[in-house]
Amino acid sequence: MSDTTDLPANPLTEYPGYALRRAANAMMGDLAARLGEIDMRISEASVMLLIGERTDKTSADIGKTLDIQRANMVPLLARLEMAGLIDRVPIDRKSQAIVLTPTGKKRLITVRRITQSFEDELLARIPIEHRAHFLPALQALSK
Amino acid sequence: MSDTTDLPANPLTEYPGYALRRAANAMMGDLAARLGEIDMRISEASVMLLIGERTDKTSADIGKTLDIQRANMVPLLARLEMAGLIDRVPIDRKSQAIVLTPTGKKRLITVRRITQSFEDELLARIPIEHRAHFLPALQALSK
DNA sequence: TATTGTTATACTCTATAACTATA
DNA sequence: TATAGTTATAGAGTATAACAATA
Repeated sequence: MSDTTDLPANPLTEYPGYALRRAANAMMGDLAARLGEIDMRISEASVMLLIGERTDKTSADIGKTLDIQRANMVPLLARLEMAGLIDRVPIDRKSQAIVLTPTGKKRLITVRRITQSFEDELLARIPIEHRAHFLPALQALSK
Repeated sequence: MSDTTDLPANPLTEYPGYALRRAANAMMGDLAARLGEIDMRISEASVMLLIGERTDKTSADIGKTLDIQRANMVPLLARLEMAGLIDRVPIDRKSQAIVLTPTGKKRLITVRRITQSFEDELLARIPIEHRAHFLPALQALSK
């Protein structure tokens, strides 16, 4: 007997593309649960982390950087604004810079703590001999 | 000048978790487009590939193997049945085995061709020195 | 003319709760 | 009691088309 749960074997896990999809689903489920405890979504956290590092970014800028459509930025930023985490500072009569409020800056500290733990634990799950190869391999697939 | 398009730099791409999400999105977008040409979704293709290798599987079995909820298998199998690709063979009055129809077997050949090209091209994009490490690293994250 | 922000809409994948019938 | 199949529903991410106002 090799297993107690007797889960059916999945031959598709030998395919890198399928394994990529599966690993991403598992990891993003984990991260979503962690961020859910502070009522934050993954996409929202990524926006918080980005505007925490680089200021004077418009909604369109953020979207281009994170690969989020302009149209999808609208409800995302609306929710962050509703939660009092971001504010909009007019640049001209067409554009507005998205900035963190004082509350947003405090929340960002928590977001950084959660995501850093997540990233550390993710890396720790990868066998040491494969670890250094992981990020470069992924980066090669995103462009 | 380092770039012509002048895309804003994304500091988050240094995080393995974020890079995983991004790579999976990019790759699954690509695969979805390829499968879309034969009006097939990624989840449907994964079911086709699985029942092409192992027969006498019920809907619940397939779901357990592929990590798809029982409830979500219903519309998925309904669409494959509607397309004439699968058939249901009663096991008892409660369970049914999901099997490929002759049309389904022909379609599976196309699905295999598409997914194999996709997998080959995915691997080819990863620099040779990282390539062999990719699958083991991903597999370590899925359990 | 191109871009910003927006509205509306739709699709895919995923998730949970609850029901019926059968093992 | 547990499992199979199902219905209904919801959330999250992503995608496109189109519009008004402004650069």
